[in-house]
Amino acid sequence: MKLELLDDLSEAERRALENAIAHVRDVPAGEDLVAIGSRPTDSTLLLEGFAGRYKLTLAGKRQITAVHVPGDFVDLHSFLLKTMDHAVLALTACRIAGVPHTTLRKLTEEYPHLTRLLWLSTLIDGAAHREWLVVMGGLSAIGHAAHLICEFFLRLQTVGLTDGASFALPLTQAEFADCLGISAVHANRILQELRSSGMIDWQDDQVTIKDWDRLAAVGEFDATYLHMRKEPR
Amino acid sequence: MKLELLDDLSEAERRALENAIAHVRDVPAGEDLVAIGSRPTDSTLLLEGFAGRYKLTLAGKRQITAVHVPGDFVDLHSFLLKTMDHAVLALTACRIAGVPHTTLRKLTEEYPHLTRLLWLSTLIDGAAHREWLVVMGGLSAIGHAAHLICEFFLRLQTVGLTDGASFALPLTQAEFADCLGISAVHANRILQELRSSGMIDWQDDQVTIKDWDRLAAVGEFDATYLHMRKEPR
DNA sequence: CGTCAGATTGAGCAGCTTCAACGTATGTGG
DNA sequence: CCACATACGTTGAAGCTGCTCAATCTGACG
Repeated sequence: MKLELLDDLSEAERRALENAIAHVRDVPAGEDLVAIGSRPTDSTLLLEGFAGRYKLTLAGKRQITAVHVPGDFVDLHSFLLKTMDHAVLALTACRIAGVPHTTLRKLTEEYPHLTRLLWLSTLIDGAAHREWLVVMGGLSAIGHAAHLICEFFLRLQTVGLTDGASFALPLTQAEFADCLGISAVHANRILQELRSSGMIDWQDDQVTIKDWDRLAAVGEFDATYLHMRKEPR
Repeated sequence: MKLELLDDLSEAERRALENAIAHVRDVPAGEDLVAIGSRPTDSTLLLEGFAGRYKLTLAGKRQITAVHVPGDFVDLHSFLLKTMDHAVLALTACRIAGVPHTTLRKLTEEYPHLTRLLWLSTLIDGAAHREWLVVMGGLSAIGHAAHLICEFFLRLQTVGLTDGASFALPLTQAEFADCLGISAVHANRILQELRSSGMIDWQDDQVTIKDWDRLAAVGEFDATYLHMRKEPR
């Protein structure tokens, strides 16, 4: 479990978490895992595949506010927020596990330390949202793109989905653009710039970071906000 | 306490919360309540005044990621995140209360329901961050500005700081611009447009919403993300 | 009366958008 | 196996949004 990257779990806590998983389901790419406005009775753990949270504007523009990788609890917040204020989309085919809110509630009654770690995982999501805001508001599109690629790399690395400086990133340029809040056309030009300047390679689904230092500098990337550190919580 | 707007508290819970407050302090406008990179031992409850979370880019641009009003727990997340990934600024003179993390920890051990409500309050912060992302990426500057004014109105209304359709908003145009991620010059022109089209009035610190429907339409405002509803959690 | 913070205005420029077309790979039905 | 459809990436051109720089205005305050 990913929570163990943040703090040690006791045997009992680990068992309780494993037992919390009620049912596993496969969802094809392009389908919503969770609909906006719904009131889920379960929270969704992403076992395999990539998912994105998004919301549409009236003009039909889709803003992706977070991308989730295997191991992420994509809508743990619905346990307490009750109503979904955004949707969650399967960016690729996904295998997901449902965790009933009634079970989560029992966990919070019996396992305070585990509760703090679950809480923490939602706080890390929030920290990423803040970082996206800073980068979206303060950097140019190319800086923003560089930042996002750095983030993807580190997050995939912690779950063992990188191979050296390479990783599979199954996002179309249009989806990538929707993360940045720019048009697909502009995203395309930005990516060409990052490639031609030798910072990255991106062919099909394979991204390779050829010059981390320069990429991180362009994206003003500082990993503090990912809070990837094990300490007592 | 503001948490009671989300769910009922028991007598014991209310008392426990009141006892959690260790020390009250006044901070002048313009000073940081919490520094970026610091590792606070206390979390900060805002009793009076306005505060903003922000982060600077290397180019010196300041992006404000959240504005807090009286009653908000401005850095409750530092209880579990440990390291501040952004700073918190006193936008006006503020009266703040410190709540030691050791006390919060005890609360999580003894009061599961109260813990869920504290957790929820950080989730609502996160929901606002996501909404800001959607609006920043998907709307024009004028829509974004309209949205933010709608948000301020509702949040101030719930803490009784509105007077009819008017409220005090002690932000300079430069600070407002830093919330939107645009230049102060452009923010000025946007606000002139909102005024001249009869949607709002903004003189000195006093904002009056003259046409809520039109303002909400321009800002595509839907209050769901504020989760201002009392229900069992 | 001078100073200072904040608001306002103008002009020229850069970044990003839209529209529209075209290339290329993959898949599908006849 | 070919014809066609579809999804994704790429390119060009024209236009708008928001930026920067720089000046001016206003009111508050010492």
